Amino acid sequence: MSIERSPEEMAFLASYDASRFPRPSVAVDVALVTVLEGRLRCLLLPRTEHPDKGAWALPGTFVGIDESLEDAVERVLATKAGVEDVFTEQLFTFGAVDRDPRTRVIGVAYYALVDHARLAAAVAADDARTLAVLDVPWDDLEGGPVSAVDEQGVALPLAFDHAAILGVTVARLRGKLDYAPIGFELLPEAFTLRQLQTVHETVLGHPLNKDSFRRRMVAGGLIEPTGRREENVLHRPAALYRFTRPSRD
Amino acid sequence: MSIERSPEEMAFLASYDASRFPRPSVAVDVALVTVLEGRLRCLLLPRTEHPDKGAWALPGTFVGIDESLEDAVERVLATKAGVEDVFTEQLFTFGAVDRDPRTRVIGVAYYALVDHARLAAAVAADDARTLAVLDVPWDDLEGGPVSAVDEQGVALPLAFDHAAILGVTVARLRGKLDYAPIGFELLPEAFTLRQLQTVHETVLGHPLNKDSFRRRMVAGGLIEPTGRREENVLHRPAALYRFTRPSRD
DNA sequence: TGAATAGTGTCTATAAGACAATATCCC
DNA sequence: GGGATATTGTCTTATAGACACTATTCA
Repeated sequence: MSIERSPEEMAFLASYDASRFPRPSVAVDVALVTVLEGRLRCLLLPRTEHPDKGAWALPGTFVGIDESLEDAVERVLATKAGVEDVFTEQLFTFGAVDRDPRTRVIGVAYYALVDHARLAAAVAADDARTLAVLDVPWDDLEGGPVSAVDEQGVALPLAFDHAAILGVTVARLRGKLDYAPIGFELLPEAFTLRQLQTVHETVLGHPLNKDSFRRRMVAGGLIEPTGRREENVLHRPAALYRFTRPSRD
Repeated sequence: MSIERSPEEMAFLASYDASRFPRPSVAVDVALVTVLEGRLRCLLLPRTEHPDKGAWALPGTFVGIDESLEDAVERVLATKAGVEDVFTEQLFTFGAVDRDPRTRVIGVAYYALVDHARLAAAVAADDARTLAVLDVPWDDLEGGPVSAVDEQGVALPLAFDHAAILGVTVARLRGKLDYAPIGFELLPEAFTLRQLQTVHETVLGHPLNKDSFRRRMVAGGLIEPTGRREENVLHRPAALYRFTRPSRD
């Protein structure tokens, strides 16, 4: 807005009483996702307090009155999830009146993508953190809630509307994978085309044609060979590529 | 969440004090968009009060403490924009700390699509409402703020971060047009393929190949012939199609 | 009949899927 | 050498763009 503020407007702003109307709380919740062993996974924390004590929840926090949404996301990722400098994107804002039984909470959901090695390290550093497997009961972009299970396939009940948040996350990832550079965010710095294809197949939930996948990726101009190759594999080693990051942020 | 609430949890909830922390206000802003004469347009209202008095704003309102986001959008569309039963979709949530000079306001932006006849009627019914032309200074999905001008091309200064909201709206529309049934929402019940192509070209900001556009639309299965044709045109009348709405909502 | 746009048919270029052949590593 | 996967090359098929041609309305 380029209009100058007049003295009259400055006076109006100084006398504005923001407390005249009841206001909701605003929170951010973050689905921190990775791919490991051909399964989509996300970080969950146990709820140790009411409400939904005993259930599993995405890392989240209330947004400070002088804190931007992105700052709140960064804070919750650092303090509750144990990761920094990861790719994040706003997902959707959940505003149902009864989504939190304590009080009215508007929830701004974000997703974050990280390679499995970094997430595994964060999980190992804190017993509370669990790396859950996502069980997606629908195809393509159909949508709907997504449930979480542990390594043995035992369901981990999700708190609040977090199953819906995970559902929107998976649908968004599937929708963006084809045209946005997000597959790379789920892999380490250097990766093989086969690893990248596995990531895509895991996110999409169905196998891809190998030849056409390779052609698309190589022709797409988003990756470049590092000149190095895999080592210590019991077959012909694949070339290692890196994401030609067009500068993040 | 399927876990039963225990008596202990019920007691916790009853004693929960939501006022312990300062909370932001939450508002919805709606970009109500249409296509007319090959230009993207949106509804703007003049700001008659501080802040940004004299600038132009998207219809918006604070969200009631017992009102869902969607209900607030419906309310603002009915009361401020004068339209009901239109296609709406959540766009993005703007959370910069200083985006409103009065107080901290988290803004959940929505866009709404409507055919030009309905929007023209709403504008004609209330002098305050203006149908502004959107001036998009970038190509494809590049993004960035979008400005508004009147019929003569004179700039209409936008309040708050509404130029950014319109920018995200246009980028979203361009991104979704190819795979989501949104072009139809900008046209009346029955339309010709040429009208649909013009809508697509206007949203995308560049011309499309006629043959391939027709093939895609007819093959896509989202439209069906009504059996009727244009009337009173000075050339061969085109067949009228309708959107085979797979049920809205 | 002429102006103007709708609609059809055909050819070409490009991208995707299928599949065979060869390359390169570790054991 | 044998096992396993990477990588290249070729053929086939589907789709998009280009363009010529026919159709139908009103003035």
